[in-house]
Amino acid sequence: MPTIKDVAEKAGVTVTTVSRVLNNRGYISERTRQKVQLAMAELNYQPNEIARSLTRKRSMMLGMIIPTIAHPFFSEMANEIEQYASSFGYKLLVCNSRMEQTKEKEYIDMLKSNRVDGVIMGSHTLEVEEYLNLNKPIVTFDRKIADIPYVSSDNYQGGKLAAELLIRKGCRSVAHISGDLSLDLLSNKRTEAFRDTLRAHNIEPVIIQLGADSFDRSSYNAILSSLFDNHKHLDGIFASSDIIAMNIIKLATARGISIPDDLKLIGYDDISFAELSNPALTTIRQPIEEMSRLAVELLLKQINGEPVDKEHTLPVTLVERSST
Amino acid sequence: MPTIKDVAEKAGVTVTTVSRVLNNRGYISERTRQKVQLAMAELNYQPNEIARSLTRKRSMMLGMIIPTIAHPFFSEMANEIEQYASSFGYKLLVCNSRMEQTKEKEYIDMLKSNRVDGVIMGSHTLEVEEYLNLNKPIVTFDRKIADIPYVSSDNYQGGKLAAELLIRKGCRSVAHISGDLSLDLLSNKRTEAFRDTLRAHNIEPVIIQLGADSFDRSSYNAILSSLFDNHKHLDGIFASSDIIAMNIIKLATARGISIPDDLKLIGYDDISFAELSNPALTTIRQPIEEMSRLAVELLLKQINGEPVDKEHTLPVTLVERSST
DNA sequence: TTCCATATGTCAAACGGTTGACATGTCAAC
DNA sequence: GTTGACATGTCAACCGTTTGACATATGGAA
Repeated sequence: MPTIKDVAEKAGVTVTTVSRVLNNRGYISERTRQKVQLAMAELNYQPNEIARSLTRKRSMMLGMIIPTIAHPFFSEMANEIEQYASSFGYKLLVCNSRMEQTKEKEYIDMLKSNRVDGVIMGSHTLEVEEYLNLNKPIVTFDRKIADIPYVSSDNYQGGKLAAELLIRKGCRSVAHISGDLSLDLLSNKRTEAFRDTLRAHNIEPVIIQLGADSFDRSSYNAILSSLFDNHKHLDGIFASSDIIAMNIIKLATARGISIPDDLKLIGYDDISFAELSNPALTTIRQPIEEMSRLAVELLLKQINGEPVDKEHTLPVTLVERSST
Repeated sequence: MPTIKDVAEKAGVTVTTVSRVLNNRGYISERTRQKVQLAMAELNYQPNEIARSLTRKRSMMLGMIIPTIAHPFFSEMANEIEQYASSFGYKLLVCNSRMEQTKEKEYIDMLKSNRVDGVIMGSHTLEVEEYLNLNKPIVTFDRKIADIPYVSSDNYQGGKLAAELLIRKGCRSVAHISGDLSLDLLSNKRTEAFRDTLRAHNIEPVIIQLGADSFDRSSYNAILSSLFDNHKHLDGIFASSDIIAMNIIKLATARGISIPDDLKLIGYDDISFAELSNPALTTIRQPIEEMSRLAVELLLKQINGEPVDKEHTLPVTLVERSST
């Protein structure tokens, strides 16, 4: 691969001059600039970003640690984040933690070693200090960790909207499938709000927790089956993700339970599949695009030494389709 | 951040010695090794991978260019690839080309500048030379480009299986929704096989092409609607992806067409949503995990200078569910 | 004529590691 | 007492680029 030296020789100038045109600094005449650019083109020169990163102490890379990119919520998010970050010249390193502590720790160290300029955390299985001594700009999704800025949807409002809709639809026997409540996630507020709101109407919801593997779809069936077995006359379910809701549709259908006639169902996220499901899924929409962009912006601001607010709760909206 | 020098000082040895324990080369006594490791732990030292990359001329990074990670096929693939690559110490840089030529070109240049050790191409909008003068190990999905090794599913077999199933089910008026056939993709063979097989049974399928934006789901509706408008008594459809098939389910349901009673429907890919759709989707399964691993293996072999076969066509399987 | 903005060059350190060449020292085995 | 494996050190070049300090030259404006 040609180096800046090769370009300099070819153009008959010094590396300093080439570096000047490369970085647009100092004085450069139009004639020289063109000579240099010609040489670069002829050699098919690509500046070595690794060397640049080393001197500049900026890698122009962001890391993103999530449970798994195979989950549509995260893949849609990653898509937005990559797209937006790349418009500022940043690249994205994707890491699937599988919600395993060791993996998450390894990835954090790896990102540190690779001197990424900032990290987006969508997986949180570790202790606070692990994140803090990353000692780099971080943005968190759905978890409040010390002073780290976070982005989340208005989970409480989401749970409330779901409960209100089910009440309005006349449901009396209601269940909620939550994620792992032992993880200190802001999404637990969905559960909290859902319960609060129902209780205010004298309804006590059944709460089912999906375990630590709540992003592993294979474990859903058994849990959901026993829910149906143990609670024969459920007439409303609020699932804490659209994927879970779609699993419920499948199981309910298999059992001859008609949605929405016998059972009203509400999801959460509004991934693009929600409207493709059959019946189309009523859900609480998280503004994925805004959340993603905001996360990138918060990261870039921190990188540039600008101050940022810590708490960012974006509004959710109820999207009524055919499952309620 | 502490450097190798700091570690050396703290441990009372030279950087050479630290480097030796870091890289496990030369003679090192257990005592010294522990002293050094202690110093590293105390300083919370993380070797600067950027500097390492520079000297070693190996970045331990792979690039992956795909239309969009928001598409489940690619996100499931990326998940496997990242997971598998990371087990060999490689990191993954994800790039969404949106099937735009300029973006794809930019990403290729970017990956080159960042000296990734290899590239996985799942997006192909450019001319052959652009890929060739990347001058790095590449593996391609579903496209044969000069001598670049590729991985694909047995597209021809897939199209054949789909056609045979529809015939077996007694379909006579059949349509196929294909991707953009003008792109030189191996997946076009699905269409070819489907047509060949049907013709052998004296059925001429309607072929509908989704445009260049075939990964953009928003454009599906209009095209599919007009298909239904123009061909009232279709009794079988083979869609070239599960997502398209799910859109068809939605439209058909809205029009009161019952699947599978009035219309048999087959998808392609077997993304994890296929079984969640309602009715559960009959589809041609691509072995995503094997394909992903194979792609990584082919890349690593090339990186290590080992020879690799060029053509890798993995078997597909017909997964019959409830849509046929 | 003087001055200064413009244009380019020379030189070398720095970024944080890796690596090879070579020196030196210890200790056990033969 | 010699040999050789083991252990560590010293020194310096190198990876490709950036950057600052400084020198020099040109040409137009004051």
